Amino acid sequence: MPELPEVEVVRAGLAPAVTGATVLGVSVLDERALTRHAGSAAEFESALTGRTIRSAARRGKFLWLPLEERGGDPAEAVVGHLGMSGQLLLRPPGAAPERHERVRIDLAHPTHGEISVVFADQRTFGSLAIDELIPTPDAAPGGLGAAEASVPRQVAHIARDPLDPAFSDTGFRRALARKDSAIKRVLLDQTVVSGVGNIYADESLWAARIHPETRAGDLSTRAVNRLLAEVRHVLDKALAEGGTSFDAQYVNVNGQAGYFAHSLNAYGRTGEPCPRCGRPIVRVSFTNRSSHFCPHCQRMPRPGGR
DNA sequence: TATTTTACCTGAGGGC
DNA sequence: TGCCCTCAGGTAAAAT
Repeated sequence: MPELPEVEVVRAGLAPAVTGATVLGVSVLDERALTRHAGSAAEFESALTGRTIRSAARRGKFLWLPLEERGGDPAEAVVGHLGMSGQLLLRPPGAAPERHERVRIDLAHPTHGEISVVFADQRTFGSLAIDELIPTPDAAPGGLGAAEASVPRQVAHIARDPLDPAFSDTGFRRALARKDSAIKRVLLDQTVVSGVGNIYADESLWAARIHPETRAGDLSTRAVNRLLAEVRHVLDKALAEGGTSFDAQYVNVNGQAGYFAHSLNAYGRTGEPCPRCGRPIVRVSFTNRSSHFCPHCQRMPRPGGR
């Protein structure tokens, strides 16, 4: 399940291969991969063909490839989201079709020669689109890997992620203080903080010893700071280990799995001993999905307390 | 307005 | 062997 570290691994893998490359051709095999694209598949193919890619950028779980514009900054980008099972793979030209291949983009790189970017996606929650780039309100680069202070229109409502140098810790604290919802829900709200999904939300809350159902607005400043530090720590560590892979659904651009699944403390460890206190990790249902936590280490604040 | 729920989708795995 | 059910979950739209 690609969250920030997984998408960053993909972005970093893509960047050297696509930066400066020109699109030779595009094949859309399944139009469901273009659900976020305004036009038809044919329009997507023709709009992209012949364009040159300037860089590979990312904010949260969205990544985009700004397209060179004659005599100015890029005005458009190819925007990608991996959804739950999307993969972006680098393949030699003419490579056999991948299982669940949806879109193939053939590139010519000035020094590396020809290569194909293959978008494969089992559950079709992921998508590609061509979208307009709009200026960022804070005039900072749109995301990691972005040279320009612009962001695709469909990504503009997404908050910066905690690894973004322009992320505002103060803004995050203010946003939490205003929230009535459970902290877990707020962590998953991409308009508050981006890049955190179910796995890293559970891991960060476990590390910060915060019960997932704690009302966000009830958290002390100290607790919020601890949580933010743990979010960053968990994301950094997962990134260093190449991301979390449970199955074949998440892989880097070369099709290789990540190792962070071996480092999980709470997520998916139902019934296993908490690495901190030894008591069993529990799993509770949470809006169509699951929360994993240690009921001993992660206590709900006492009613009326604080 | 703010928050919560639902639809989207496919494959793996369990129960019978 | 095969059928049915549940689960995985990010996002956006719909509902409350």
